[in-house]
Amino acid sequence: MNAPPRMTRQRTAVADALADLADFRSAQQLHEVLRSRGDSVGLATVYRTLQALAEAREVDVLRNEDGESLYRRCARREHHHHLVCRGCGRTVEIDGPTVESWASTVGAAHGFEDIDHTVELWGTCADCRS
Amino acid sequence: MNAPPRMTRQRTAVADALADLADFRSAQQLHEVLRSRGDSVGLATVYRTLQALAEAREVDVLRNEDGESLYRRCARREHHHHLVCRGCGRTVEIDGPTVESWASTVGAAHGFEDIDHTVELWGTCADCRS
DNA sequence: GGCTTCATGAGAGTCATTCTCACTTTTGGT
DNA sequence: ACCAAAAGTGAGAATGACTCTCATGAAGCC
Ligand SMILES: [Mn+2]
Ligand SMILES: [Mn+2]
Ligand SMILES: [Zn+2]
Ligand SMILES: [Zn+2]
Repeated sequence: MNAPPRMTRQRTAVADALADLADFRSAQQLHEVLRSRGDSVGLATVYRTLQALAEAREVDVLRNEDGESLYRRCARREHHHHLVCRGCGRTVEIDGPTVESWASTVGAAHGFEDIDHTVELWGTCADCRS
Repeated sequence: MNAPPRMTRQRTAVADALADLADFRSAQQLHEVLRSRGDSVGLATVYRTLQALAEAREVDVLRNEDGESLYRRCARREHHHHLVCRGCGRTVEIDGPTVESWASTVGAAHGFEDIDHTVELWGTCADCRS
């Protein structure tokens, strides 16, 4: 059995920052947010903590168009997708009920197993347009 | 007006390799394939050529789960999606007619513009399972 | 052939992410 | 509260995909 993660100042700081932020942010951005708040946390620890949270499904991860990982504490823990602003990271959680079934059906139809799907929408939000 | 790209030994070699390969491959893998064929091409040139081909929509690009770019000369030039084997890169081109309209509708409904979507399916093919 | 312009590639540079490892902190007894 | 074992931390080094630089080579054109 895996022991639960220990409660440390750093882990708490990262979790708090994520709770306050509404949009997807990179590890580096989180690190900067923490620094400016005064809850400075080592960059390596920020990366480790985010990975642990992602592993535990407490945050969602996605890759932006440059391949960087972005993290966000979503309102829902159930499976869902996102509509993300390329400019500011503003995020809307969305559902794609038909997409779900379509994905597994298509996968199985071609003899593939352990089907997983990536479905993300990118756009420019109203603010980033004005 | 942009002059058409010049026909060089390197560009031809990359295009030929892509024509022979059926699955998604990384720039580094392509570079190795070319080397073993004897049509050695500089790594920087492989990257440049692949980007140019992608820009011209002659090859499709997608990011694997590690964030690396994978390239493939697809049979169709029209917009489509892929079902890719995590193990060997084996690829099946797929369509998602309902996904297309769903994506733009959802995006617009939230006031986003220039909507783009990422839809890829990952799985394990029969060969990689045995 | 001669020329202009683009293409090439070896090597250096960039940058997000990961690793190392000596040191600190938490946790679970006692 | 005290202690030892185990996990967590972070500064800096390392990694690795990708990009840049720039001197040299090759296409396209007359
Ligand atoms: Mn889904
Ligand atoms: Mn589509
Ligand atoms: Zn925005
Ligand atoms: Zn396979």
